[in-house]
Amino acid sequence: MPRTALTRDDVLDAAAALVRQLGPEALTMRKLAAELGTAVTSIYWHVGNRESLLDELVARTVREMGAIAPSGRSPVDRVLSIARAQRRMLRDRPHLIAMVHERGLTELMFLPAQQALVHELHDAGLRGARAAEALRAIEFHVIGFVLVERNRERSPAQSPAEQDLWDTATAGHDPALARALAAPPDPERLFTTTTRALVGSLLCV
Amino acid sequence: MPRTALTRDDVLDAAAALVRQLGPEALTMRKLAAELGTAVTSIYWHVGNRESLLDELVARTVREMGAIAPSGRSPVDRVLSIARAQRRMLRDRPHLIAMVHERGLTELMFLPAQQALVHELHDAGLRGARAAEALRAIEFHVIGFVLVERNRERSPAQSPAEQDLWDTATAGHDPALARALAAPPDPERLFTTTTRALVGSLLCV
DNA sequence: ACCTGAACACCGTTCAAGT
DNA sequence: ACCTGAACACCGTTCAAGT
Repeated sequence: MPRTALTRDDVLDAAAALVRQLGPEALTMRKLAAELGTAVTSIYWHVGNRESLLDELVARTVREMGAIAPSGRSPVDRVLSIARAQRRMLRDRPHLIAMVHERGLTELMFLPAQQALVHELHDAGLRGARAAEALRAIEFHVIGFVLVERNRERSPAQSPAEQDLWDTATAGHDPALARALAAPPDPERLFTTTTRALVGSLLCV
Repeated sequence: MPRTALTRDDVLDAAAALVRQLGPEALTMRKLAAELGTAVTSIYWHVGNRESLLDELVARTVREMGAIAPSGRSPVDRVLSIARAQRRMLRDRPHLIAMVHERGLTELMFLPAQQALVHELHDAGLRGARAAEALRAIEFHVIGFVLVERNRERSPAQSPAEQDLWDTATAGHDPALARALAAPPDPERLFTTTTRALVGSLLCV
């Protein structure tokens, strides 16, 4: 018997810590029970089963995801600030965000940020279908960028590193290109550049 | 004993079929053995273990991914055609591509397409670091888009559907926006729009 | 060289039994 | 209301033994 009665929140907190650090595949009911000092089956009484435990962690993540305050002078700058804030939030909770995504709750999670975006799009003079398309373009871009970024970070050492792939021969007599591709991309800079390019194009045409 | 001797390729073919349809988590050594009519342990003799089996499937995918022929008149159109071809390839092999990605072989897999892209960027007058940045921007965009797209397709029915989230109230007195967001996005159109916006912005500035 | 069954250490889950 | 151990049906993998 544990020192104090085991609560549902005890289980959720321990599970969240595990998932946040090591990902959902590291969460086994037996490990969790060992960490909590209870029998495996006690956990089932509190949270049903493994799947609904993960569901609850996802619900928490959606709830925690707060509103976003845009900053900057022009609509483009403010959209950019929202995109940057979204990127940071996504990067901070990679495993949990992936689980939110798998469960189809991404839209709900992003609703506050999207409403802020709509405000900026309206300010920039975009309305109706045009605003809707711009909104989705930005959303796809931000989420997609972070997904690619994370995939790159998680990857084991690239078997043929980009340096080796892009020697001067394959780069088509452009040694400066080969040099630029030899260094790993700076995601911060790349995100700003591409987001600005996309948003600028969407808002000004 | 099986009717004909079991070969390494038999194992790989059966495994590839399983993974292509149902994903890697559906590939259990016991199911595979049952399908091949052999003992589980025979598979180990041919392919080592489950992980190296999956590695070999990934290597096959990278090998199969052929070169890409750009089409179109302007550099922007040709870049767009490459992006579209990449998107189709990525969508056709979702599970295997994800595995390529996890193993850090995405760069290698995309090298032919990237070389085609560099050719177009050069034609458009971009060289050196500018060309490198444009190349990476396009790559992040295409891969990111498909990742988001697949995530949306795989998702179970969105718990609060976008229709419910975006009623006229939250849409900021823009009923046309609310209507546009009520329909699911048309990925084909969105991909073309956003890619053209990004590429146009990268090539013309 | 190739195949086999038995065994091991893991899973998630159910259930009857306890307090 | 809460907790328990035993049991079940799954995993991937190893290994000594067969041909």
